[in-house]
Amino acid sequence: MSIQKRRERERADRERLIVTAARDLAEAEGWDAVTTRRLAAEIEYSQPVLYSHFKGKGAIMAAVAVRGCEELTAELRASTAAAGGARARLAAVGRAYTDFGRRRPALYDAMFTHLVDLPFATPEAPAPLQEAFGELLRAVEPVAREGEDLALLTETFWAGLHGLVTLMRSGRLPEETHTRRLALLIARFAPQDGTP
Amino acid sequence: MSIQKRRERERADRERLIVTAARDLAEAEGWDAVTTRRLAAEIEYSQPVLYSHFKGKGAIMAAVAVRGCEELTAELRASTAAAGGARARLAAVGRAYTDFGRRRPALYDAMFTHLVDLPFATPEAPAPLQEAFGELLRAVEPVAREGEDLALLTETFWAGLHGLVTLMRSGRLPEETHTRRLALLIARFAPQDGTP
DNA sequence: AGCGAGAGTCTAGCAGTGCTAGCCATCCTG
DNA sequence: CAGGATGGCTAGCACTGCTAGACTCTCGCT
Repeated sequence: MSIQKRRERERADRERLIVTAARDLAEAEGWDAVTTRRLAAEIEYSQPVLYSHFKGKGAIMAAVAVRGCEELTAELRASTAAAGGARARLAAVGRAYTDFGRRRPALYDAMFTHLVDLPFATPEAPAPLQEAFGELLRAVEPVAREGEDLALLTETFWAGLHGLVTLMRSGRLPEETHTRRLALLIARFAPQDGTP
Repeated sequence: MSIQKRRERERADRERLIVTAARDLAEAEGWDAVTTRRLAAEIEYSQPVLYSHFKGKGAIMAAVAVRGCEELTAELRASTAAAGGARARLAAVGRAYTDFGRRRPALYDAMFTHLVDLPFATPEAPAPLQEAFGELLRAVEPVAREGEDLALLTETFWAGLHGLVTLMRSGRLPEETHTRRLALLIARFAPQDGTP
């Protein structure tokens, strides 16, 4: 009875350990460095243990991605808290989002670039994921116009941010001018200075 | 003398063969299917021949990307030719761009997603690449406002399109509503119906 | 207390990857 | 027609994700 519980608890602990190790390793040296052997060594278990917890490397990345969403949500939420006015809030959330993408590239890739079999734009999407989107949505809502679908508008704004992050990160856009591009995006989504 | 020329010509032919085979294979079965062995078999040479032409697989993908830019440029140019009015032109180029990304996913990834060591936002960028950007720039130019940097605005618009394509392609955004998201993006960059 | 059963972990290996060293044949030059 | 350089091939390295099968250690029951 209690032994069973302890076992499950230890198992859950180890699963968390795997996800944490994968995330740390990816952030330190990139996802290419996260091999199953390396990861196994990191957690001080043998390779097959990973497969008793996850279906494969992709599933581990998905787990990292879900946890990354929680961090992103927290940062987006914190950014809008201190911002007054519709435009300022949109700018704040945009800055927080792109900062996250630049500061945590490996985490960001797991969440939004790499192919991981996570349901996204459906009700079955993991809760942390929906919450992150919800934070964006709350910031976009005040600048939506008559007749515009709020969810679709948020998705479009999100795409803009995502494009900025990925193109910059892959060297297609210069880092130095990022702030000005972000300002242009904000200006197009929240035209004049909104209500204070 | 002439023998030298024939040799160089044959070599160039084979190099084109490699790039074409890589592109076709990638478009047919995705980049994961493009292994050096498979590619070598496709061109009916042994593996090491690939490395006498290119530094590695990345360089082959880069070559495919450059050629892809030529195709993209052509499609963007064709799309704007038949469109009258600033907004219609922007919408046309946006549609052409995203259509390209959806119809040629492997080509698109080589160009804008995968890490290939190509200089991008510098004067040393390959000509086809600069031309493709130039086509976008021509479409954005009429909707730029006073004091806005045209190049930066084009980059921002590009990021929006790129985000739409990649998020949709990786299953983060539903395909069905793509047209409406694109319309929202266009509406934000070219607010009212422009001059006819 | 001691034994059978089963859960859990490890070693070893498979099929595949990108890439390269070194041999061999082929063709051009003197 | 011999000699040499060019160029392609075979074979192999170190690595990847993933898995089969043996092994050990713990638990529950008589």
